[in-house]
Amino acid sequence: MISSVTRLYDRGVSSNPRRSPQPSERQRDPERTRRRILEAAAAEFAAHGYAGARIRAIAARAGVNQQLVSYYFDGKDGLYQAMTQQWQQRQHELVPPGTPMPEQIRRYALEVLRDPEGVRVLAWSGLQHTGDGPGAPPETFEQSLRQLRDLQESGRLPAEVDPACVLVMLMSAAIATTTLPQVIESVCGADPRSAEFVRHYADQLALISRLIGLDATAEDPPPIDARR
Amino acid sequence: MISSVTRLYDRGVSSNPRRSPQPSERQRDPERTRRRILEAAAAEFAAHGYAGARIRAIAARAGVNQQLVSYYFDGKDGLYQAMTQQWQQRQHELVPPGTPMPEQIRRYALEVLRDPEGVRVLAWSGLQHTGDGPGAPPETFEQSLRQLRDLQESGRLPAEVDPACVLVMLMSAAIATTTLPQVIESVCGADPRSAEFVRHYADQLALISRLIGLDATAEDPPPIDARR
DNA sequence: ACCATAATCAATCACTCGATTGCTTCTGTC
DNA sequence: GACAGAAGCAATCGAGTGATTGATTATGGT
Repeated sequence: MISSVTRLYDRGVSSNPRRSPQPSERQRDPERTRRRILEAAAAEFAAHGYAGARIRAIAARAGVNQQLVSYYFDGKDGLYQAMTQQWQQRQHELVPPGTPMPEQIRRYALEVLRDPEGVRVLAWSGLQHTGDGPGAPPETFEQSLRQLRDLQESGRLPAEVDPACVLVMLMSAAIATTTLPQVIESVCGADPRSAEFVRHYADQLALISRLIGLDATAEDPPPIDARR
Repeated sequence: MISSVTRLYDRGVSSNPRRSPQPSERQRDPERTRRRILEAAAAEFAAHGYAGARIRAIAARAGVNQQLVSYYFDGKDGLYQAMTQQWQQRQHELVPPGTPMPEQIRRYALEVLRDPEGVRVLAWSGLQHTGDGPGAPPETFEQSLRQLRDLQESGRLPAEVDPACVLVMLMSAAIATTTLPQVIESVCGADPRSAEFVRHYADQLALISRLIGLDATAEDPPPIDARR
């Protein structure tokens, strides 16, 4: 908590002129070390949350000295922030624009197979959320929200429905295999981590969203003529 | 972890013959102490999860000596188990049988107003879930699941829908105000903790479940005649 | 070759954690 | 009132916790 280590935190990609031809064989490689620590941090924080994560475990998993965590990220807190920040950047290129909502939601539910740690971090951050943090970047879901609003305007969605709430429901339902594994085991009698169940669940989620009336993109011709 | 303190764990409601007429004024009241510790534990574990909870904080909140936690519950782990066990017992009388699904789901979403700590404990337990624990007691959702199956048999729900998955989706969506507050802040621009938004969200959830076709109980006459 | 510095490490720091110990005080029974 | 046992408490213990220190080694520029 005492911020006495302030040096060297603004490193990023330093302007290195003429880097060595074989950086993979170097004994010392700051970028590689940073990356390894970040990867280990993602695994550890995803598995145990912030309070349950151990710096020693992260360093051991990364194969580096424990002190390097403070050296590169200014302690546990800085490492956590750097990890979440990096993860949020990756999330931006998740679904291509114009994807129909049921398929979009299906991919969200399948994301746990591609990046289970990322989904778990999202879930942890929700429970750890205090209200003053940055939360999720607004532009992440802006496109999906706009799409739902368009669907409503075209008459596919009843006027009394709040598109923002629908998006939240679908997002929450999409990560249920991560947030409610114990309920899934009990209700479905299946392994919520297995790829088989995750795919089945994603298909079901797409099916349900089609039942609500979320099929077709806004670009498609509306089912009936615009009412006015 | 070392289970050397094994005495006194099986107290429960001891068979006290002729208890004092005014136990509320006694300086020593084991039942009251036990209850206070359990209440404080629920608050602490709900706020910070197991790893983030502090025995000192629980004892301070309960207004008792820290050692009494080990005395009554055999340490942090025993206290956590006793707390979750007590909470699960309370959950059994949540919704009266025969309640239509949309209303049932609406009440689940509103539960966060009645017992926010309980919902948070459920959410924490999901992320902490390792797969070997007891999970949720099966009979908790059995009634709702049966109701969904009946709806499907009566033709209100398409045959390709998996009722168990639908129940999981609805459960997960119902606790979104607890699990994804940061997303709600971003997408809805509202305070996910406020009673106003929670009620709005619960109404929306009931609305959506009606859109899927979950209105009416199984006891109601089916909309069309049974197909066979 | 030399040097300044970035990168890495071992050692250990101050502190917090949950648990334990040994004692004191209250309570019900006779 | 005396006694036995339950209930409660202060003190402290050992095992971690994250952070810090100070030295060592590799690296790139000149």
